[in-house]
Amino acid sequence: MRKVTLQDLADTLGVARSTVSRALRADPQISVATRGRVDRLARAVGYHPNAAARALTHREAGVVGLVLPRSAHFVFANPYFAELLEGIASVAESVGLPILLSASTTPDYERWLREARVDGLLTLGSSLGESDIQRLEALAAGGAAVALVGEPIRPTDLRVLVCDERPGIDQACERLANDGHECVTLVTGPAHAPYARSRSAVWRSAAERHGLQILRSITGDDTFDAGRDAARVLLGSRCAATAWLFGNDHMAFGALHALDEAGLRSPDHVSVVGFDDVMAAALVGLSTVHQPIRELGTEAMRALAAELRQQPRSGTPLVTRFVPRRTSASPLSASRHSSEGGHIDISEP
Amino acid sequence: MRKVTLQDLADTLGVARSTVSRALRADPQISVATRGRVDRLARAVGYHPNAAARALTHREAGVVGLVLPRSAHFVFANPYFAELLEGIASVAESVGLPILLSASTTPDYERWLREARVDGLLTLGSSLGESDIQRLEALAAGGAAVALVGEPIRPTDLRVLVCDERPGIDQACERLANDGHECVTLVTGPAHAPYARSRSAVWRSAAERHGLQILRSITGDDTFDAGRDAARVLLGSRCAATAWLFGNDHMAFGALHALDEAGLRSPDHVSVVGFDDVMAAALVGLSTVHQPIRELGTEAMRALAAELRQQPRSGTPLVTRFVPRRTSASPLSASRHSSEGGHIDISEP
DNA sequence: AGCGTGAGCGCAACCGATTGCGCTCGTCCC
DNA sequence: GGGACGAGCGCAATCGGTTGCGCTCACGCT
Repeated sequence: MRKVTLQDLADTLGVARSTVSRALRADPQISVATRGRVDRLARAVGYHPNAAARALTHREAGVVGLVLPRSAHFVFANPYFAELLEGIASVAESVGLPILLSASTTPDYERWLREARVDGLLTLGSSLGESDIQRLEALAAGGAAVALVGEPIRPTDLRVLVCDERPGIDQACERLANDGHECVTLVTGPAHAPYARSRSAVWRSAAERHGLQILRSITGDDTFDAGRDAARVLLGSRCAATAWLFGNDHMAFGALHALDEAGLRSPDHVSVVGFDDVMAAALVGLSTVHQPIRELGTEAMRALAAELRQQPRSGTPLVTRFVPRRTSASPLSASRHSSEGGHIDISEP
Repeated sequence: MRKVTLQDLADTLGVARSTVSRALRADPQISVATRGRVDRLARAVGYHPNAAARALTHREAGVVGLVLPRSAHFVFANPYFAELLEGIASVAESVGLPILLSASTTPDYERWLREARVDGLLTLGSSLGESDIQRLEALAAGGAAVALVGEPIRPTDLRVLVCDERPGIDQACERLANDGHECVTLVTGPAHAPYARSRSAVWRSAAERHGLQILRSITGDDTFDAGRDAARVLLGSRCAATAWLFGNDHMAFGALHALDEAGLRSPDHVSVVGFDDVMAAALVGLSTVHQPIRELGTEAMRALAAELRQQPRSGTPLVTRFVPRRTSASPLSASRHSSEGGHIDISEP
C-alpha cells in the first residue's frame, strides 16, 4: 500500500504542495482550472490526507475514546451494554467520529488523552468505583472532554448522562403493592459501585412509600451468574418475599434461570422485576423498569460531539417507566411457603 | 489539558529536544545523569509523546481497525459477535493495539487505511458479500494487513481465520440420524453471503451422508427475527421435518421462541439444532454445533498483530464439535403431523 | 605539547499537511 | 507607457518527535 502524499500530487502536477492543499480544501484563492486538475488527479490516485499529519497541525485527533467498564467479558455478555453500544456507535458514525475502544480496566484512556490520541472520552458507567469517577473528574477539570453515561453522580465538569430512575421504579412498587405484595427482596449491584448504591436507594424509598417491606437485600456483581446465585440463595432459605426486585435485567434473567432449574416458574412461585428493559426482556416476558438505553447512548455521544465542537447543547431528559409483563402478578400461588420470621436482612454497608 | 511537549522538557532542562527524546528512549549515548534528570522531569509533569507526531515519523499508527458487518444493531444484538469481540478485545489490550471501531456499512475502513489511521484491519465476516470480500482482497494485495474472521474463502493474501465447520456438523447429522430422524429442514443465512452458502453446503453434504432428507430449505438474514419467522412458516405449513437445522444459534433462539409462542416445545414437537454454541445456548439447552468463538477472536487478533510485526505465526487449527442438549431427541412425539408430500424445497439460487 | 579518541550532546532535516506572507504576473486605468 | 491592483501561486515556518551526522570537550597516550 504505497501511500500517496500531497507532495506526490504536487510533483506530478508541477505545482507547490501548498497549492495542492489549498485546491483540495476548495480555497477560493486557487483558480478553478488548477483546482479541477488537482481534484481529478487526487481522485484518480485515491489520495487521502494522512491522518497523523492532519492531527498534528489541527491539534485534534478526530477520534473519541470509549471506555468500557471492567472486562470485555463483562461488557459484551450483558445485553444492556449491547444496546448502549449500538446507540453510541450509530451516532459516532453519523457525526464522523471514529471510536477508539478501551477494553482495559487499566486507565489506558488517561494516556490516550495525554497522547492526544483521542479528543474526548465517552465512559460507560454502571460499575465504576469512587476512585474511577474521581479520576475522570480530575481529567474533566483539566479541560478534557469527558462524558459519563449511566452513572448518577453530582453535577461536575463531566457531562453526565442518565435517565431518571425514580418514575419507573416508583410505578413498579406501586403496581406490586396494588397486586397485593407486601414483602419483597432486593438484589442490586456491588456495594462499592455508586450507581448501584443509588439505584438501591431509589428502590428502597419507593418500596417504603408503597408499603413494601424489604425482607432481604442482596448485592451481586451485576452478572447473570450473580442473579442466578442470588435466586438460589433465596430459594434455599425459603424467603417469604413474594417479589424479587433486581438492579438490572441481566441478573433477573439469571434468577429466572435458577427458578427454571428448580422446576419453578415466575410469577407462580415469585414475581420477578428487572431494570433496563433490554430487548430480551420482552421475549421472555420479564416485568421490568424500562430505560431508553439506546437513547442514552445516542444522547451521550451527541453531547460529547457537541462539546468537542464547542457547541452548546440541551439534552432532552430521559425517563424510566414500569413495563409489567408475565413475571409479575398477584401473590396468590399456593406453592409459596410462609416464613415464621427470623430472616436475616442483609443491608449493605 | 495543557499538553506538554518534548520541547517544553528540553527548555526547562536547558538541553536540546533531541537529547530529551534520546534520553526517554534510553539511548546509550546519553549519560545516565541526564537520562535520570529527564526521566524524573517527564514523570513529574506527566509527559506522554504525542501520538500523531509519533505516527508521522514511525509511519505507523499503532492502531488496528475493527470492521463490523452490517449495522451496529445487527452486531450487538447477536451473542456470537459479543463473544467474538470479547476475544478480540482482550488480545488487543494485551498486545497494546488499540481498536478503532468501524460501525459502518460503508467502506470507511478503506479510507482509514489510506489515511494511515490504522495499520491493519480485522474484519468480522459472516455477512459480507462477494464484493466486500473482493474489496478486502484488493486491499490485502496492495500490501495492507487484513485479517478476516469467520469467512470461509479461498486462500489469498488475506489472513483468514475460520474453524472447520465440518466435524461438528457431521457429528450433528450422525446423531440425528441415529436418533431416528429422516427428514429435516435447513435454515441458513442469506444466499448472497458466501459464508452462509458454505455452511449450507456443509449441512447438505453431511445430511446426505447420513441419510437425512432435507425437505425444505429456508434462508434468513441471521437475526433472531428471521429464525422466529422461519419457524412460524414451518409451523404454519405443517412441514414433516422432525428436526430443524440452523445456520446459527441466534436464529435457532428465534425458532425456539416461535415454538413457545405456539405453545409447543422442543424437542417434543421438533428437534432444534443450532450452530455456534454461544453462552446462552447452554442455558436454554439448545443442541448446537460448538465453535470456539472466543478463540476465533483471539487467534485472529494475534494473527493480525503478528503480521504487523512481520513475525511469522502458525495458527492452531480450530475445530467444531456437536453438543447435544435438550432440544434434540428422538422424533417420537405424537404431536407431529405427517405430510403427504408436495412440500416445496426452496433451494437457494 | 601535540594528537587521537570517544563520550555526550546539539544541529538540522525529515515525516505530511496547513497557512501566513510575499512574490510574480497580467490587466486596467490615467 | 508606467504604476496600481489583485488574482494566483510558491516559500517557508509550524505542529511534535525522531535520527543521521557533526561538533565539543576531557582524557590518555607518546
